[in-house]
Amino acid sequence: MVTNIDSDAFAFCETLTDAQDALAREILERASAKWPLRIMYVLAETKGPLRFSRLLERVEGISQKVLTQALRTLESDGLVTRTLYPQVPPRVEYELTPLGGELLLQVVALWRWIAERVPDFEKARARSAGATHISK
Amino acid sequence: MVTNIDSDAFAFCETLTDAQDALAREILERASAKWPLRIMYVLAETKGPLRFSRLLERVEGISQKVLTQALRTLESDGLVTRTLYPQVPPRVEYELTPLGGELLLQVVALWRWIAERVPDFEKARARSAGATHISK
DNA sequence: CAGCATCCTAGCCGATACTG
DNA sequence: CAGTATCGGCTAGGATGCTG
Repeated sequence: MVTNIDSDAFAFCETLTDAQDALAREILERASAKWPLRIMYVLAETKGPLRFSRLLERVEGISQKVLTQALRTLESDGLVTRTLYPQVPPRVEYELTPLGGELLLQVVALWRWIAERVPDFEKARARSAGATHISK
Repeated sequence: MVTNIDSDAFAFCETLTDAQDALAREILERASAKWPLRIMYVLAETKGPLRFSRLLERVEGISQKVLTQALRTLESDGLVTRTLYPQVPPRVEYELTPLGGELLLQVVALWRWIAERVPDFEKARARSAGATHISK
């Protein structure tokens, strides 16, 4: 029942310092989270800069507060740029960085892998609604 | 400044129903989250079944309650199996399913990709601690 | 327009105590 | 041993109002 996993598949984890490992896990978790992923996705679709209010419209269901917070985090992680045009009224544009675009591609690859197996996950859900596994 | 993203990279998203898309996003988010990932990681390292109490020891810092919850979710997602041996005292063993093992491999691939770019993220962090981007 | 500040609530999570 | 049950702190996040 054990999947045949190459024992070297996890070797890279050991080569990181604790701080680096923590950072990598953080980025992984954040980039897969609901709002950051949707935001990066919208920015990638647009293939160009997007104003704050456009993002607020296109990232469906997000509140202004959460959008602001998420963008700040994405910015400090180097995944998006924030450009302020000092006008009245002000204009602020957000855009994916190259690093952000590449990361998104990687996350989307995983997303797609999962999406292709959605039937498997649906089956698992249905099955687990039933029995308790008992052995002797 | 726009990363050159193949416009078909996201095509698969459109082929899913809303429910399937939601499920895929859920699995993605959960599998990348802190505790589920650590748990699957420990189970994969072990290459075999592991008792509840062993998991509690090896998944460092997790509480008994959260471990239980996470395992229930992993089980209902079809990523781990829970096998009860009706003894006194009871014995319960958890093990990665093939689907769980494969998913973990995919997540670890992404994790590794990020880990290799940790210096980039560190640089971004350092840079963002400084300036506001202003254009005219 | 692009936010910040405030209030408020649901849910996460740790700690502790109890049970089959 | 492998949980369930309960309390309590903390935080993510919505709603609303205000400002440069």
